[in-house]
Amino acid sequence: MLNTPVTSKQPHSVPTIKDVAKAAGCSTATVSRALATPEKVSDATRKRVNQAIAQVGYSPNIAARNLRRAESKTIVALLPDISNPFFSEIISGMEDVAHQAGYQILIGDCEHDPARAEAYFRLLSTNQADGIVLLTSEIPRALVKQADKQADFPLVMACEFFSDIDLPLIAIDNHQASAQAIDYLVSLGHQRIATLSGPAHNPICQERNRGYRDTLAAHQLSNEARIAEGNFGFRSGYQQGLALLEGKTPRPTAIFCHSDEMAVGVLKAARQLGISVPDQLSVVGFDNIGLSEYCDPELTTISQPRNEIGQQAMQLLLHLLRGEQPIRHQTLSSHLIVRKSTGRLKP
Amino acid sequence: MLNTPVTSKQPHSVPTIKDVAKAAGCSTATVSRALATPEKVSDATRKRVNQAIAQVGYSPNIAARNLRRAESKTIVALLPDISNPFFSEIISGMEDVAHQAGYQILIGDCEHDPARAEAYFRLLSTNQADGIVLLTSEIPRALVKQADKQADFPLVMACEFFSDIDLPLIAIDNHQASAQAIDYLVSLGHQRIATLSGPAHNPICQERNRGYRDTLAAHQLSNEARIAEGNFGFRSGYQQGLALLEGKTPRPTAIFCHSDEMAVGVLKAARQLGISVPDQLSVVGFDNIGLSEYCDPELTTISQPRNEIGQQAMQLLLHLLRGEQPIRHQTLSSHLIVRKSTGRLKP
DNA sequence: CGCTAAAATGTAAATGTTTACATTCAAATT
DNA sequence: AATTTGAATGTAAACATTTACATTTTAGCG
Repeated sequence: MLNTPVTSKQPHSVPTIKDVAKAAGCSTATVSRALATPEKVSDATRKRVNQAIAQVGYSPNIAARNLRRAESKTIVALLPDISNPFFSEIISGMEDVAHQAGYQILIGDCEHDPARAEAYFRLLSTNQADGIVLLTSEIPRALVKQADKQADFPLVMACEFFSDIDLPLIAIDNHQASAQAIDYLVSLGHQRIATLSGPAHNPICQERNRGYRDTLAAHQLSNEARIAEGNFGFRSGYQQGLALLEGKTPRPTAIFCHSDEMAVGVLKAARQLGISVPDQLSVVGFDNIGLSEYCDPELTTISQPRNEIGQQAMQLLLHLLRGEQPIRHQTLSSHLIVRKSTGRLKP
Repeated sequence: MLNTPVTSKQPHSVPTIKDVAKAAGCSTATVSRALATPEKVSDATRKRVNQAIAQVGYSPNIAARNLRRAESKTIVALLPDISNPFFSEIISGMEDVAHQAGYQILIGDCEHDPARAEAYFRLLSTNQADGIVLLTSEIPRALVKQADKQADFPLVMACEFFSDIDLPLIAIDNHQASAQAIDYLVSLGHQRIATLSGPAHNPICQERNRGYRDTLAAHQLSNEARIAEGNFGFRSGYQQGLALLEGKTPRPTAIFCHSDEMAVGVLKAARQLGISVPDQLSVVGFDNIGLSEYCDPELTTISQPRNEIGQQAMQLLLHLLRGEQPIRHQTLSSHLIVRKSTGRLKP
């Protein structure tokens, strides 16, 4: 009779910690310790255990571990729309530190559907997730309110926030970023500066619009304020761009957009109307996505430190999970990147 | 003493199936059955159980369920790079049918790092995932080979594939799609048609390049074949575009790109060199991402039914998981969308 | 060498489900 | 009325870990 390399009785049965224990000549407890807290096990046994693990081809059953430890090592990243490229680098940043700490990221695409968001929140109570990073304010407020009540509900926000609910937050100063863009446009000589905002109910857009208004006021341009509303996407940029540029009211000479996609939409609208950018119209975007260097003209835009936002948000959440009392609010700095879509008017 | 609404002894302890059983006056088995197989339980008890569930605020502990059932209801979607917008709609399609069937999707971003891919494959053996949809061929071949050996390893591919390993696959006919693009360019009168390919070792690119060569040959243009290699991104499109357009060899009059991002990169290169598109150069992209309608000029491109690819891939995987013998290969149809970046030469 | 403390290991309970098997009960059949 | 059947329910084992507690071993020290 030949010796089979694997010594399990049942053919095809997945090796468990018991098999390892048997092979290493110790108890399952020791194997478990050798894995979780190697320093509590003698060098000799640790070595034997590791050999045994390799020999039988063991990998721990995570469901059992999760059950026993009452955790899942999974973090949900809740976003409004997975197709928005703005989020991918944030996710990358989150993954970096999450993996480092032995956590997984589950990407939750809400698709603007409240039921989806609710389903993802429910993962917490069923032990399928340990925490949530919330990257959208477009979810049922009830969910958040409830979470906020529990003292240490593992929830942090990144980029977006709620104006009336104070949650741990990693974000840039949207008011200031907006002000910087407007200041810059004014410095180029622009007076009729319009804003193409994201959804009006979105707090970050409200922030940016306050920054816009405040800065216009500071330059005595308040009565030039004009805000159009889009949804961050190409199409709404194009449509609202057309509306802004072909209306009967005196045409704006600059448009500040709350996303790069909308800015590119505005570029298309301007092209279609024979308005040259930047000679007759300046356009500023927001986010500095990859595209902004490759559109025509290259886009002046506000850059957010996306990777860092993701990293810090995850750090913050991990602190929360460890029961620590971290700094609940971090403001990261954005900066204006000047490219070719802005300039002085050339009549 | 006041009655608390929740009748648990331990404060804050999460209610389990036992609490429900107690409240409903039945055994845990019955509660479990009422949830999993309601038809095996009398109407009266089912009602009592549901009331009890609502009353104690029970939701099942999924880790325990997964342990007992030896499944995770989680599917891994493995992709090369999450920031490529091409994938987001495929993911959406996958999620639609996955959620329908009670499965979750875990997005695995490999970032071209073999270790990452391996980690995601390992989820299968640790019971953290039930199956994999593989959207990249850029992973260690050993992993796939090994999976292929096991008769019913729950793995399907979508879009991408391996030339030498026969796995279940949902994809378009890349050879034909490529041929269609080239035929169209030839019909416009182009003779010097270059291809800006994705990575040369990528089977779908090889397929497309075969389609390119075969079609040139069919038109007696074989000696005009010229293939540059990029990596699907904007930057490589721009760089290779410059190289193709400013070289000493006679300049191509059309460039067929393996991605829209690269095509937009080529547009930038052409702009920079003062080559007008489409009058002096035609450009064709691939994938029809959102951007292609908003760049200048709007991009002629090949559209893949991304949502459907995602749905079908998930369907296929679900069949596999149910132990059925599904059709292992499905070819979906792509089509050419003609916009403004292609035309006859105007000298 | 005997004693104590610390380190290493083992035993067994606990985690929350599901499900095979056993039991009960009511209705249907003789 | 006795028997059979099938449905409804209950009992308890099983899933693969972790860990509190108990026990054994080792080292240290006078």
